[in-house]
Amino acid sequence: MSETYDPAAFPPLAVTVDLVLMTVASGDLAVLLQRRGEAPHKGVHALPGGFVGVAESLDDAAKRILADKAGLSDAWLEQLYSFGDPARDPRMRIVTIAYFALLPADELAAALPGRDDLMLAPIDAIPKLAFDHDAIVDHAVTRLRGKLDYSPIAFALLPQRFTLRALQDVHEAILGIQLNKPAFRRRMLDKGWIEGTGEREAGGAFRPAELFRVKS
Amino acid sequence: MSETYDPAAFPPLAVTVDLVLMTVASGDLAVLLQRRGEAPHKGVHALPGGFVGVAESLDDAAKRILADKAGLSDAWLEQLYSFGDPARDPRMRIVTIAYFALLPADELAAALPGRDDLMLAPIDAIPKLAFDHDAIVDHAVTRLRGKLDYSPIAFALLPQRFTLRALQDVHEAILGIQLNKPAFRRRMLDKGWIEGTGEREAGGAFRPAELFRVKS
DNA sequence: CCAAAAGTGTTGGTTTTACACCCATGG
DNA sequence: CCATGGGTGTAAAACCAACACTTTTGG
Repeated sequence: MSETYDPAAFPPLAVTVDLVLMTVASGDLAVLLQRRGEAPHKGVHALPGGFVGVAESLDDAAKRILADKAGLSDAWLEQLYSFGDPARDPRMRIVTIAYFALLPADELAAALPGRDDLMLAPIDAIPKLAFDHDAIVDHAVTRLRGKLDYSPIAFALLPQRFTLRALQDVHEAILGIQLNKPAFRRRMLDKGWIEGTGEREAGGAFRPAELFRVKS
Repeated sequence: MSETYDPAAFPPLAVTVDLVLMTVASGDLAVLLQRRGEAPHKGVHALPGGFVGVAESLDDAAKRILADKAGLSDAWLEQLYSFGDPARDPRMRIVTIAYFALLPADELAAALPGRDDLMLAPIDAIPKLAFDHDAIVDHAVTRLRGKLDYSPIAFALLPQRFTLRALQDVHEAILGIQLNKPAFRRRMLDKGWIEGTGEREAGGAFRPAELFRVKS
């Protein structure tokens, strides 16, 4: 920090925020991609992102980009990692702060109609992405899997009221493995994150499951 | 990513790397601080840091800054978190990518003589720091504690050959609690990270402990 | 009363913790 | 042969996973 602070002395360098917006839809963990409308990588899928404003914090930039795509909402949003390889963008030096966001499938689905550029890709069938976005998605999936059982992160993928079965489905989709029902049930209840509402699931055939909610 | 890429269009914005270099010295987890030689916060302690070069990756910048302070070495180095509040630096907009580094106490001690600006502060007695560096240090300590038992991170604080007692001392200093000896011993051996060398500690009174090393 | 899924009790195995003990060395 | 810390055996406790069973609903 011994350098001077003459603004003109700084080489052109930009900071962006890229968003790994994930959801669990029809049993699969999926990520939101946006087809690029211009060079480089025109027509190739990439993560949604944008420049950080001069008077905007990194978190605020991530929230703004999320709102652009999915109509704000109260998504889970957390900083993931920063990528700054000098060659990651062919045009100029761009450092990107990657964020990852989680949204229930229905809320995300509501934002998709009329947006031909947006697409939801299952994690096992992601096309080749622009820039280093493949690596960013890998980081996000690893982080999500790693935090799943010590953090109440999965609830961000469910509606406010949910059954334990639905919670287990989300966990299984994220981890890609089957889980034991009684063990899962007890683990979740023991963690103290959720409480029963006394209400029951409606509309199903067979015995209705109790609806739970996250404790406040 | 729909903006243009005219370099002149970018507001002055800088990217720095700040380093939380930690070690365990005489039973305490400590962090390396540098007294600032100029405004703002002149004379106040801050984390060592520097600007990211135009053709330099973030990791390379962190390595360079580490080498400036501690004579490169093979320290553990990992990206921590990025801080970009618009008001975090009064002079201009600076986004910083924080890294944390671990070094054995003796290697770090070798770099201190003759550097009046550098100081090693125990984690429980850190002076008020410049900018938002307090928050950065908090992040680093939390990360270190969290990773301690699922990652071979503690070995970066020990010499190549070490006793199990020394390893336990490092864990206790980081966590700030006492650990049970037999349980700790077995946990460490079960993880499969280390192996005995057959050699014994020299110079001590009483029974000499076996020296272990990290498996390759 | 049957099918299907919700929810629970019980068992058995694994892991972790704590305590006590034995071992090795220098003085 | 004593003091001290290194190292290990054992038993109690806690934890976890699997299975089987009971419960509840719609048809």
